[in-house]
Amino acid sequence: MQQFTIGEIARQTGLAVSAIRYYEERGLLPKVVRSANNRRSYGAEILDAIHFIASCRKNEMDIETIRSLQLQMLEPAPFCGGANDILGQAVRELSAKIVALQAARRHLSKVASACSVESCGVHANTCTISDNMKASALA
Amino acid sequence: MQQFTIGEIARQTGLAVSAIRYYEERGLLPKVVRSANNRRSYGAEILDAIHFIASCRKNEMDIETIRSLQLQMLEPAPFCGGANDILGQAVRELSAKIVALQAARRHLSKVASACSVESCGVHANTCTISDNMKASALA
DNA sequence: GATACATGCTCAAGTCACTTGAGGAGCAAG
DNA sequence: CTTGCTCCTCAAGTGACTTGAGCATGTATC
Repeated sequence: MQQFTIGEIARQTGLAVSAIRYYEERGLLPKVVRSANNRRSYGAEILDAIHFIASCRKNEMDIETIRSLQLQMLEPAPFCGGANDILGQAVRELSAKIVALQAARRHLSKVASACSVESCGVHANTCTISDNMKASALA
Repeated sequence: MQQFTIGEIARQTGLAVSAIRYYEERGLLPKVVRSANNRRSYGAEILDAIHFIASCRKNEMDIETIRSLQLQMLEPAPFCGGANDILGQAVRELSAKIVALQAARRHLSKVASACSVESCGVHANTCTISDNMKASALA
């Protein structure tokens, strides 16, 4: 079974090395075996755990919540309801976030797309920022 | 023209009062007129400015970037290219973020949805977290 | 074998976008 | 008059990381 360095895991997951160490410190990742030279040595299973954490973090779930979710996920099979409730909630929150991002995208692209020399969305929008603002922006 | 208190603006935009004050302090919002008792008094135009900031922040655009974007938006009509470039970039980033959130949602709902007493997605997933993890999680 | 350089380690301190808290004031209702 | 609500300022705290200092190790180069 192949082992990986923290740098390799970072590359494979897109996380920073420091973030992986941070998750370990906060108890989201196991205190993994060290190789002779004191370096962390990971098996491929860690990737799933990291992807799980990353998915939770994308939902702005905080570290403590993720930790307690992991704990609940350790419960034997009939008692996984708690974990599933949290996950179901997270999925709903993600849906809401997607809708919010879509609205933000619509809003920004509306501001941007209307730009032409005569009638510019950017400038139309700027007008909604008071002269007061203009003064302070240029200060 | 109706004026609003900071609390009313907060309610209408969904931001915290402290966040609005913070944006003002950082120069994203104008230093607005104060009423007799030193309270901020906003006109309705501030709502657009705040929604614009909120849309940018949803894209994790940092405060300084938003400020320089606002500055560029003050340029007269033929020079709005810079602002539109930044906004176009932001719109593309938002699209990427939406895709990432959709992936996270798929991932979490896969973990959650497979739960039944015999074959539980939660528990299947847990297995990918090493025993080492289990020990540390329970510590 | 000496040197450079990438990677890793720990631990402390810094960062960003806010939030929270202390201490205080104005104003309406009870 | 006091209770309660909203507001004010300024300083300090927070969460999730990142960055930096100082040091060790491994590989490639001279």
